Amino acid sequence: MPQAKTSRVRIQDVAALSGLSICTVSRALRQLPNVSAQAKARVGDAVAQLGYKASSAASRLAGGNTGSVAIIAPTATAWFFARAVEAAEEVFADSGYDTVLISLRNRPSVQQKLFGDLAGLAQRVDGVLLLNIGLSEPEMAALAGSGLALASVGMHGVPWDNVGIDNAEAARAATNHLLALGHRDVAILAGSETGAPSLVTANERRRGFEQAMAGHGLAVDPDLVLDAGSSIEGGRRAMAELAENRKMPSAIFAGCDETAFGALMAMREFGLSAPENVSIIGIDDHQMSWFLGLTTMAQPVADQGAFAANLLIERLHRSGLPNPPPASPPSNHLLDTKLVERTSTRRR
Amino acid sequence: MPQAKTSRVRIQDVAALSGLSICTVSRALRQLPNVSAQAKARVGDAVAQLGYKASSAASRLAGGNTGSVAIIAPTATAWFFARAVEAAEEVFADSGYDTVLISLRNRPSVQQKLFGDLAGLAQRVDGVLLLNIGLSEPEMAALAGSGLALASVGMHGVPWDNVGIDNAEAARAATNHLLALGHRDVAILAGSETGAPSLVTANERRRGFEQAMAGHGLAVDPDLVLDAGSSIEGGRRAMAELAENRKMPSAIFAGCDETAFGALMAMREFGLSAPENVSIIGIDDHQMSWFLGLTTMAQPVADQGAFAANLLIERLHRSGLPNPPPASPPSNHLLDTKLVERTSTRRR
DNA sequence: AGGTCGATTGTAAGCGCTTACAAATTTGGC
DNA sequence: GCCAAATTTGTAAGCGCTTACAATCGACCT
Repeated sequence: MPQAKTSRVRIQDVAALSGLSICTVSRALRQLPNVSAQAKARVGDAVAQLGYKASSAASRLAGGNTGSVAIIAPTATAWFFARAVEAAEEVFADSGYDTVLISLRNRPSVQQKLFGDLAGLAQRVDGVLLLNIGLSEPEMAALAGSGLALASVGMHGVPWDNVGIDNAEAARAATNHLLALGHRDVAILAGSETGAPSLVTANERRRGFEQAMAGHGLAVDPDLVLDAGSSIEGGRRAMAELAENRKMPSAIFAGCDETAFGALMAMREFGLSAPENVSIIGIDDHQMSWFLGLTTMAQPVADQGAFAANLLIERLHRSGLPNPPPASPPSNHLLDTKLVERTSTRRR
Repeated sequence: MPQAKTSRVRIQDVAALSGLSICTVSRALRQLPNVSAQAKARVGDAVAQLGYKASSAASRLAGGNTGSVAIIAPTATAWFFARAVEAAEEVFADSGYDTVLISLRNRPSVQQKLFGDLAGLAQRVDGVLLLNIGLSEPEMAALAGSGLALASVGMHGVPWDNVGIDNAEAARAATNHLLALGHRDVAILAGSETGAPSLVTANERRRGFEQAMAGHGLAVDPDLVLDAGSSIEGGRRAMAELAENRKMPSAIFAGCDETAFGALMAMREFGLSAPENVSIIGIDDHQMSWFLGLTTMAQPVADQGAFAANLLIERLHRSGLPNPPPASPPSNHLLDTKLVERTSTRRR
């Protein structure tokens, strides 16, 4: 059992016990080259015996690493982000990093403030994991030049490692599912373009929808194209609009499950239901979707978070080396989505 | 605009610009006494002009504060915790603190490891906010003696500030609602005792239920008392047990909304529905509850997180002073719950 | 006017670690 | 076997901040 109380175990104590100099211990601890196997072993023993752990503050101050990384999310409450954050946190914790959570709370002012002092952030963490953050060009450049290790989930065209899904493909598959069931009047309830170059998820999903329709020689009816954002409320409003002022489609492709929830809710208010009156499919496989019987394209959320976290850790380790090898080019990984058929869709 | 790049603005630069010594600047910065108003003003100007921000690492190393606090949650994905975390994070961010997220991932081993090195934690953060953590006596003592500022949400009998709701009262009110609607055969689907002295939420809710029943001169039917944990799956299993092996009650009190969701799900599988066959009420007012028409006792989750965070910040500020005033005794704040009537309950 | 006390400010010694750079040790080639 | 090169280890100077403790500076008494 590591002793705890009595002041602090310092690197000097390890040095004394192992009969080596502080410097050698420091190097051994950080796996730097030019340390004999014997020295490494001695240091290892001493560390175990003393229960030594380096002071992150001291280490940071002296030019080393902070031992923590930040996760930046648009909000921490949404299902997607909560899951991704937890998965990433697990990876970070297992690698010995503290996770600093920064929620933008969907507020541009918070984001502005954060990017206004990136240097400050860089001082407190070694790396940053971005979750679906819409970045302006200057922000992207500032990040890339901040010296921070970077990785992201669900972003595009960014100069760092990214993990996501093929949104167009998922939308195409979802729409094709509807089409294969014989539906022809298909509505789309999805988000609209955000403008941020790094975040085009909604756009890609729209495109996938259009491609699938075109692939079946079908025209997209403008009356059946609604902007529903990606919230429950948005889905509800869009569905109400459809029922009240437009026309009822035979099936609906919802940009994400939460939008579909809202649509289902609105349906109920109009005395409609799925799949009796309309079929509906979403994207996500939200925790509640199986409960509501929503057919959806499942995306691996925790996997995306964990994968991106691992990529970040790798970069961190590489840049921790004395002669940082030439940085490998940013990679972009697309994880698979999968159709999960439930009861909200049926043959026309 | 604060300049950023060119190396770092150090306290020494501020001292030079303001014509004071480093030491005085340091004191002025931390609002310590014995600094003339003039000096304070000069320092203020210089700081603004230079865009100075203290290095948390250096400050920490020298014996100051880390400028960050940890939030420890059983899991980050559950609705309750995600919301509480975000609310707390906002308070911390606004107070200039970084938020380190630590999820126990519902795994005892993670908790053990964390408490095995509290000294390490104490080195990286100034305070800790605990969210519904079940603590053993030794763990509680270790925390209390760690020197960390502490606050919690939903814990009981702890020697630090706590914020929560009156669980017994909420359960009583929920049950009384059912009783007032004329129901007499009321089942309870709730969690069971966890054993951890700091966490007795489920127990208190059971007690409230029993009190309400007794208040109406009703005996609790053992056949209608089920352990459902606090998960969707638990609620589903409990409801299935009720339908298959026990008897159908006229109404159900679910210990939390997620349990109620599971029960509703199971009902559907058995061709039942609420409120047609049984009325059902939960506690929480989960995001999806309005969607499902679940009547529930709403509890202010974000408020609890924010409130507790503020209490922590206060302690932090007080303990930051040179002659820490005698610590005020731990306070316990109970926030109000409110009945939200929806469609899942009706007169018998 | 000399002396004292309290308020303010300055000096300097670290906090625990990293990192040039120098010293010591080993390896290898001829 | 002897010297240069390579490898391993040690020395010492900070990193930017806090904090005793010492030094100043007035105001206030006698």
